[in-house]
Amino acid sequence: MGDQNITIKDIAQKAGVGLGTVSRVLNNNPHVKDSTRERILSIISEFSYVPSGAARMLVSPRRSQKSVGLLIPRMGNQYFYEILKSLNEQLKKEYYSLMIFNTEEEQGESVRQVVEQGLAGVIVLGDEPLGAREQELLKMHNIPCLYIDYYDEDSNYIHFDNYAGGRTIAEYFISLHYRKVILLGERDVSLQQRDRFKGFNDRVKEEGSPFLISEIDIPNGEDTLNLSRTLLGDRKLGGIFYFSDEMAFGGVQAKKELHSHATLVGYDDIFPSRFLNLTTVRQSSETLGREAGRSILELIRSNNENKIQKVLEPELIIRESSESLYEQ
Amino acid sequence: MGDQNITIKDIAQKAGVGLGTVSRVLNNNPHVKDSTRERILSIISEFSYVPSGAARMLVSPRRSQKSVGLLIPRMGNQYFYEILKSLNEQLKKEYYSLMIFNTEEEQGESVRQVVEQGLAGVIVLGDEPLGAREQELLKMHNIPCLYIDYYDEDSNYIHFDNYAGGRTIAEYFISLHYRKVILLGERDVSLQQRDRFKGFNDRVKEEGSPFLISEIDIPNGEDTLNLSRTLLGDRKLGGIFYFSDEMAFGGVQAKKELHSHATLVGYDDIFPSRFLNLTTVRQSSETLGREAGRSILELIRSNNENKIQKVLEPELIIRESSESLYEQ
DNA sequence: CTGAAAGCGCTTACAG
DNA sequence: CTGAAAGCGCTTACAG
Repeated sequence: MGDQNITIKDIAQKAGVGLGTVSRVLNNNPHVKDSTRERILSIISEFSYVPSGAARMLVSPRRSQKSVGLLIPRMGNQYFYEILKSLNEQLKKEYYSLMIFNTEEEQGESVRQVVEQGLAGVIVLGDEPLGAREQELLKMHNIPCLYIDYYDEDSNYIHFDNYAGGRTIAEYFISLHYRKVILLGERDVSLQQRDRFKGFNDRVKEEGSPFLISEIDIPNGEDTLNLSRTLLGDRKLGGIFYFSDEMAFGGVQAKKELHSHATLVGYDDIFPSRFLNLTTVRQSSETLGREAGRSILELIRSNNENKIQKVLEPELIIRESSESLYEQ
Repeated sequence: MGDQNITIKDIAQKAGVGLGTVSRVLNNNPHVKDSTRERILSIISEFSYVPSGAARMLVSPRRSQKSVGLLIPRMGNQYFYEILKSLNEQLKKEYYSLMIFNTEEEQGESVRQVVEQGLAGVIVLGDEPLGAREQELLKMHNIPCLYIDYYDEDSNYIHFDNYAGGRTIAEYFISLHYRKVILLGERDVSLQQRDRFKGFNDRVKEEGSPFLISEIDIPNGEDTLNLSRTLLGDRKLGGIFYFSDEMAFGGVQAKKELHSHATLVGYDDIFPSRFLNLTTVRQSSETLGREAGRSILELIRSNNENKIQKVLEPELIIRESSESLYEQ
């Protein structure tokens, strides 16, 4: 049902004018007599005419799609979806929308689509850069690319300072006079993990006094509950620094069960964490999303001539995770 | 930098063939000599040529954009963003991507864009239908529309059965022999709230025996912590049924503070809730996203001739929120 | 203020 | 297997 095919020609005919005039009305060109404009407008509205985006794009590509591609790597990572919201709100202010691509292994196809559809820019989540071919493609078409989490000298990126975050946690443990701490990470070490743990270790080394650190890496996605139970059995353990809040959640439960006094610290401050009173490092997804939105818009506006490299400062959130909430 | 303007013509020229032949290669048309195909392919690759999506669309609209619009209402609602993930994964299986529009007040503009860009379908989140004009527009262009949360006889929709969920909670309270219960909802009553509370009330009425129910509606977005403190001061109170988990979180904290024994029940089972041991009704966002993805793809495949109306069954998750976790 | 014409980059019959 | 031509629905100078 419905003519899929009302075109500008039909509108022109019904209004008894030329194509150009209708087009002018469509584009708010002032050089149209008011009475003509109104007549055309009413016909457009009567027939619910919507001009073909494809044709418009084809003819004046400068007006590239007002939308930005977002490449989200494989499944997982709650954090990415938290970013989405503020990112989207930011883009909306300039009437851009977001086009989401799940990239499992092959970013190639997604980047191709970004190019083919003439998107205005692309944001890449995760700690891996695009492949050489993909970068080449974007460059040739002058489509700006912004990394979130990955970084290198030549790219546009924005991310939180993981190294500083790690240092802050070390600082905290030192202030508590702990001497025995475990770093619990993922087996498949990411850029983030490397930086966080490096920051931690560097700070501890500076301290000079003896400090026993063990690092344990478990398979990605594995539940930390059981391991945490075992670790917390050691009453001499000062605390555990989990690579992420998600990993820490199992620890929170184990601690509760065992009435342990160890200090658990996560990383990310995702939504649930405040309710679990988890001490953690906040990387406000709200800030990140907002800044990412602004950055990509700036890149687009500057026609990809600026370079954007922002490092945001994370913030240690000390909660009562080490306190007496569950015992007494 | 980079020629934005390598076209099929350039490729044809460099390969010494006609446009048609390049086009055939692009479209995997078998009627091309292998040697020719390979030559063209290598030139395409050498120049990183990507055909213009706009031109292709214009010329054969059947191949509508392989993407689906998602209209997300105003800010808020964590739940929507949880749906996103599984929805996206589902669409990806058929090489569709998702285009996200934040609609504050005006869905009009978003729908226009959906039409203008020739998206294959649209999913509308939230409990309000599109306006008449928007529905008309979609119908004229034969673009299928699927509601999540809203429903009416004539539309395609998918949602969880809120009425049944409300009943289940009533059932649970009855089994606990409670006689005094508060329903805590939002002032700006949604379809969901109406159905949940109606299910609850209906079930209680059937019970016959005296049951004291008060319903309190607070301004949307208001923190429930203080109110919960007050309510839980009443030691005769059996429990509180919060319209949503998010609302219940304040209650969980108040209960903890006051060492209350009241039973708190939320609704949604969003990610944090399991960690708070909140009893709640699960509406698996994973299931909903997946089913929504399947449904919209089916609508697209059937050329919008099927009608899809799915009601999913929620599930009561009894956790220890009423138990002795925090006391002893 | 307005119309007719050229052209955007592709695909699709139509001939060969 | 391949080329030349028409046409998709618009915008943009160019004349009037």
